[in-house]
Amino acid sequence: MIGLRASTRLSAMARNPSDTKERLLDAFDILLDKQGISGATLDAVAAKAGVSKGGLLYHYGSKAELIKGSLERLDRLVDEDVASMKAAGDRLHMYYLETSAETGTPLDRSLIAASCLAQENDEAKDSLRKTREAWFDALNEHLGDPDLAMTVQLIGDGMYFNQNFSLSQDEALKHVKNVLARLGL
Amino acid sequence: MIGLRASTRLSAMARNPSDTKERLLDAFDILLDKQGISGATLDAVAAKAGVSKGGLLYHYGSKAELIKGSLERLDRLVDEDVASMKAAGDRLHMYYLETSAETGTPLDRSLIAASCLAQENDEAKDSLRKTREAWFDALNEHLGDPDLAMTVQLIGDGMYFNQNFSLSQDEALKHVKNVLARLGL
DNA sequence: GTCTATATTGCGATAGAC
DNA sequence: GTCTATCGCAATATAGAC
Repeated sequence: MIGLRASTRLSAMARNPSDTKERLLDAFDILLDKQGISGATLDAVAAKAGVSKGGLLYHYGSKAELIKGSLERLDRLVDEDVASMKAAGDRLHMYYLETSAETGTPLDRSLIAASCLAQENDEAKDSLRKTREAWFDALNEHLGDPDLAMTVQLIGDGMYFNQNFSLSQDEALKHVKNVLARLGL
Repeated sequence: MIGLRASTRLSAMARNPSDTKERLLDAFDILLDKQGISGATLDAVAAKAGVSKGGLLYHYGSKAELIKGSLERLDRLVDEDVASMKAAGDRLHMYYLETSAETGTPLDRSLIAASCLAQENDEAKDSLRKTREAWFDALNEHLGDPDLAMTVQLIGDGMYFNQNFSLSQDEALKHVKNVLARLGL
């Protein structure tokens, strides 16, 4: 058992929920999503991950380091997402909008956590800015039309933003697809 | 002077920056916008409004009451905004998108403050939900097409959401207008 | 690697003077 | 209506045992 974990490569460890550091990031992101910044205290994060506060602080020496860990994981997940978009070929923009409406995925949780942090953390703002740029570039390269690319991205942003406030995102997606059809998309 | 303020009607007082309660709400909203929830402490709000913490707590007996005051003001501003939309006649949807890109207005500040609070306050979430419903109803009644109404609203939401992350909103608005033209709007 | 203290700071809220 | 002083509490972070 110990030998197995010792030989596990980093790329695999990054997704292993039995890894304490990863479990701490999961707990942090989930608490940010569900209870906001003031709910994501070190005590609460540690408890949710099943360790003590001291245990948490062994892995992440400060709250700033915990935030940094969360944002670095977001960067990795976005890289993977852009690769998935490109793998969708002709349907790249549809894949983008459909996954904008998706909830509960690791990327979604990471994104909500980051936009929560962005409220008072400039590094989180930077991460989100870079994420947006990567998505726009992929959309623009695919559609060959900055007007369409930006409009599709804004619609996706709107769907993401309104997860908390609107009716089902499936409903919203249906309306949007009807309009995109009129644009030949 | 005292006689003047004593005879001031409520509707006027609500906008009078020399009124302490209104100044406190301004300070609260601005601090929420610029520094997030944890920056909008009672001490900071009081200082920005030019009173002491005790002075603040005379007008708003708790932080919960301060939040309530901010959300109630948002409701009033949204009512006025919907009236302005309807006054725009044929250009209702354009007015909506153009003002979605606007920053620095009282409504804009109130909205950002509420979406900041919504992160961990259910009443703020409700206020934003009601706001969205009022806007959708106005758009849908004007356009006579739920698909278009929802798409326009999502684009507006996206523009609002991305104030912090994207290039100028004027640029975004230009792209969007090009696409709307293709839809006969 | 994980735990239990404990030090320290900063916030919300109360009390009472002016 | 506004102020200062103070209490109580919760959050970050440290120290040191196991």
